Amino acid sequence: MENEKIRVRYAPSPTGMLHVGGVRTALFNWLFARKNGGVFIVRIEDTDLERSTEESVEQLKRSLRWIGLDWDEGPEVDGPHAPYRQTERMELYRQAAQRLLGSGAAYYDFATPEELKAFRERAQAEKRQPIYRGGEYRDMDPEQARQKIEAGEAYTVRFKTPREGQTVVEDVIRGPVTFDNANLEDFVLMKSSNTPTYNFAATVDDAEMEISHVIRGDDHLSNTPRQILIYNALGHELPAFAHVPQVLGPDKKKLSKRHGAASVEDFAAQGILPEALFNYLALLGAGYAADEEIFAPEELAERFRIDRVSGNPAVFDESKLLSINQVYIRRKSPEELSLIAAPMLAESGAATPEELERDMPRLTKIMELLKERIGRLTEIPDSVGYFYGGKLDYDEEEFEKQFGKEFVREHFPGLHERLQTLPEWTEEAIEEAVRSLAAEKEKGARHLIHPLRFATTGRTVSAGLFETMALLGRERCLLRIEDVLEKMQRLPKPVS
RNA sequence: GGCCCCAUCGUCUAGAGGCCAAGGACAUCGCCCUCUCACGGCGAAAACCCGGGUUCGAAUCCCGGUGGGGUCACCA
Repeated sequence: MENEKIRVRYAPSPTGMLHVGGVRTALFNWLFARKNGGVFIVRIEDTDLERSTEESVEQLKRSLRWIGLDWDEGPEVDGPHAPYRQTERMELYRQAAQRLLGSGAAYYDFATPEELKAFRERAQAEKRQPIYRGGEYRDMDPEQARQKIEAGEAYTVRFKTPREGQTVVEDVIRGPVTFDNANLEDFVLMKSSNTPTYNFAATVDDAEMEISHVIRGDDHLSNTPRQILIYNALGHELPAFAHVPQVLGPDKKKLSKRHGAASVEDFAAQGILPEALFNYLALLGAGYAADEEIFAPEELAERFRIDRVSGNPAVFDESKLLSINQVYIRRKSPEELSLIAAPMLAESGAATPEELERDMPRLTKIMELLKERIGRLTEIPDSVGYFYGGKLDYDEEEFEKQFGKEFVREHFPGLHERLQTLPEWTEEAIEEAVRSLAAEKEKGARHLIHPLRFATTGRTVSAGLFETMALLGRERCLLRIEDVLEKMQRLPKPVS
């Protein structure tokens, strides 16, 4: 196998959004391919006509690209094994089924759904496992079968599973996993609609596309013996298998919408950076050394070892994702962040597009000031918005708390005066004005700083007040202070 | 229920028979820095599921139990 080309694939069914569990297995495939100079393939498994949608196909591609997974073969990029969509490869499955029928590895089964149902119910009633073996059809004379087909009877094609022996899955992550063939029934290869089942289509494709390593969710582990049986019957060499564990929610159940965000698009909408999701998911259960955690995709690929992937299911920890997200936000340059922030501010109505465009350097400075305080992109409009616009809306209760104090009411006008007459509007000058007034009145500067912050930003938390005010600009600060001065008149009697 | 997988702090994990009186990260809780909030620094609390073996010696190997998960379709 060392000399063979590494070829891996991510094969989603387009029946909904791309879940984090799915991206993680896609990620592992990608990492493995990149690490070994192999080929990463995306194949759309849309044989379930009922549930597959075009919309999902688009979403899938979008999500994969958003997080930074590019594929070497697959939809849109094509490749030597095109098409990469199962509904367009039907002929291949039919031919494979014919081969299996011809070699006696498979047979026509004419049992009706009702008969099968009855069979299972009977088994259950007798507390036996319902393992269907095709009854009279398993060894029916081919000529007789042909006649039934010509007579228009519906049929499926089933695999003739050996009744004895064992099938061993040599799993890269778990080691050998053995299954007794006696527990496997004669599974369906081709449905009565003349379309393949998942196990059959996936196996035929993996064989035809010369997949060297099947890396997928461990919910497929129990399917693997069936696929191995098919591989053997087809006379094809086996790929290596690696079944990666599921991603669980905090309640240890499979992660789903119930847990809040579960799809890639959810995380994007919640202000998570793609590189952060990538990094977090790649770390989850991948068995990397624990000393460092922030890695670029290339670094992750370089260190990735499929045989190091942990076999136990991982609980998705949103707070860790958030902390990684914060790291990536901090790593962005103020320029990059301002480019992200501008459209968000425009959309939230905090600032007009013209206003933003006129002074991007200022936005850049603002982002530089605030980037350490932003955990997710979606916080931007709220924490940046007050740098734009004029007067503010104040929370009434907080307003009373800030400006009800006698000291503040007494000296705010004086503070306004000093700020208004400052020769230059710089961080240092503002700080000097505030601190000297407080010192003269023999009070701690914080007695002025907090109300000033509230007056100029409308909030009780912000970046450093003086740099914030400098960026806010003199005109806007004075306007807001004057507004507060006026509103203060309406406050009840001062308390000391 | 049958079959299969898994089992170290709350979470993700390091650990591949002695280096472990179990290390790191996130979260939590203190303290420091400080105009608030973050950032940063320092520190604390916190785990080898249980029971048997094997061995001079087990978190590491074996068996059993328990717990969690997956899967049992003409879905994928």
